[in-house]
Amino acid sequence: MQKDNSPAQQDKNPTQEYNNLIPQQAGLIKELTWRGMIQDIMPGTEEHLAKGMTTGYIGFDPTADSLHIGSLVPILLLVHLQKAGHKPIALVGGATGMVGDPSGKSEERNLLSEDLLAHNLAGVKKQLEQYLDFDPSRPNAAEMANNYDWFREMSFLTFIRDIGKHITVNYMSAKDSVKKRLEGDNGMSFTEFTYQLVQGYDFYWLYTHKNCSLQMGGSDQWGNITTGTELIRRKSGGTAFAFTCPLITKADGGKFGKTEKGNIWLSAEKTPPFQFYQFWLNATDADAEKWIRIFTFLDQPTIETLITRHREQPEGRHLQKTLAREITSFVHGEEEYKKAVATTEKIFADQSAAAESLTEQDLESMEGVKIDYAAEKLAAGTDIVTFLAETGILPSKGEARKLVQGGGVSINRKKVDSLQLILDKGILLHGKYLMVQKGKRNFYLVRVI
RNA sequence: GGGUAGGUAGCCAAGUGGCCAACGGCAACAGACUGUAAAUCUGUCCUCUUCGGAGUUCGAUGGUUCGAAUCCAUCCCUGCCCA
Repeated sequence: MQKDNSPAQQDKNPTQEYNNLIPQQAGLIKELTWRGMIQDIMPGTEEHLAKGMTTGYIGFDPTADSLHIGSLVPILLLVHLQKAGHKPIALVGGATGMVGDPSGKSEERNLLSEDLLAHNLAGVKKQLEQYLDFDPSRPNAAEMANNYDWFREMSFLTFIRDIGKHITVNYMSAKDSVKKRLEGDNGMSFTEFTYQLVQGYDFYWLYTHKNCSLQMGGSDQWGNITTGTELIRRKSGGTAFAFTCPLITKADGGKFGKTEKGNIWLSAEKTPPFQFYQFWLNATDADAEKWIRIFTFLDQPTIETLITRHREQPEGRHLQKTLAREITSFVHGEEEYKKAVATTEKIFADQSAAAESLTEQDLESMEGVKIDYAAEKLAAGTDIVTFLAETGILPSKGEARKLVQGGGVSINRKKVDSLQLILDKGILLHGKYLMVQKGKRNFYLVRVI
């Protein structure tokens, strides 16, 4: 158990493994197929890719100023595309973001203000830039695009004459995302109805201006994507291709990427790497088997070996550890990954050990779980409920009280069994730390300053 | 514009004068069991509480009544049908 606990030494350097796995241009579809990353695919796509370097794109909606792990799959598709020798375009939806995608939504969306949109756009763009290779000396250098650039100057009349004329309302209404809303209880505004056309035009624009003949995306985008290929066919007689990846689900049917703390974001500010790492480490066995193929670049034999090993010895959690290692170092870099592991080991490795056995260095080096608390307050003595509420560990006194009553809070690894517990200086570790545990998996290190 | 069905807690959804802080389900959180897993069982799940209660809720505003989520009026919003 202890030996296996340090995944860092368990396998080779992850980036090395990425590199020795460069499928050929034609092999992209095969590669993605065994990974379970293909849901729908347009006939002829594989043959088209085999002909040579193809430019493909995926659109990202700026609904927040950071992408979350739901966007990770599309990002990975682009990375795979580039690894296979094709050219990826990451499109940010400056224009489509203003309209709102009805796909998968049962209700009309609220429009984002323009300021917020601009802010989000900048954040999303910055993140996307991290994951692809934009080096212009590469023949298949990645590119960034913003559909606002071509929609900004377009007039409404131009849109309905030059684009709208090519697609019938019948065609648009037949799309699942539209049909559901037409049949449902909430209706659909004209704005959202036009969304697929707006997105469809993106594809057409990229097709004519950037020679982009492939669109990818989540399977919820299939309807929007095919409107694009249809538009290309009708307006310019060309042929474009597309495939989608399945939406990531959890075995228990819950929403992927959500925890009690909310969304798991890709930005370290919104989700510290430690928590990011923990999210993957906590994957259930069933999920881990699926996810490791999708979220890592490990090759098929490696993954199969891992799965076999895991089935024989599930309590070793090799699968989760490898998954968490690969994806954390991909998103946050190896340094952050190592810190996350170090913190994890200190917190979880030997839980029966007294909190006092942790050295000051151990505590200080814990990343992603620290909270500061004013020394004066503690000097006077604070009751546990107030303390939990003031540190923000629990949102209110009421909730703090309930959780303590339910036995869900520990201080310095000792369960709090009384609401009357008064915290004062005497309880601090090394004179300045307090280890607070909420539930089994949520740790906070309160540092008194 | 006319007709009609609706608007209940994070979501779905009961309730149609007092027994309603509001059945039930989902989601969520915690406890037990475990492998920081799943399944299962238990508890919590509007806010505050000295755990006795207290305060604010059922689209909005007024009204009827000892008493309203439930009745009436007006308004707002949504679906569907007709024009």
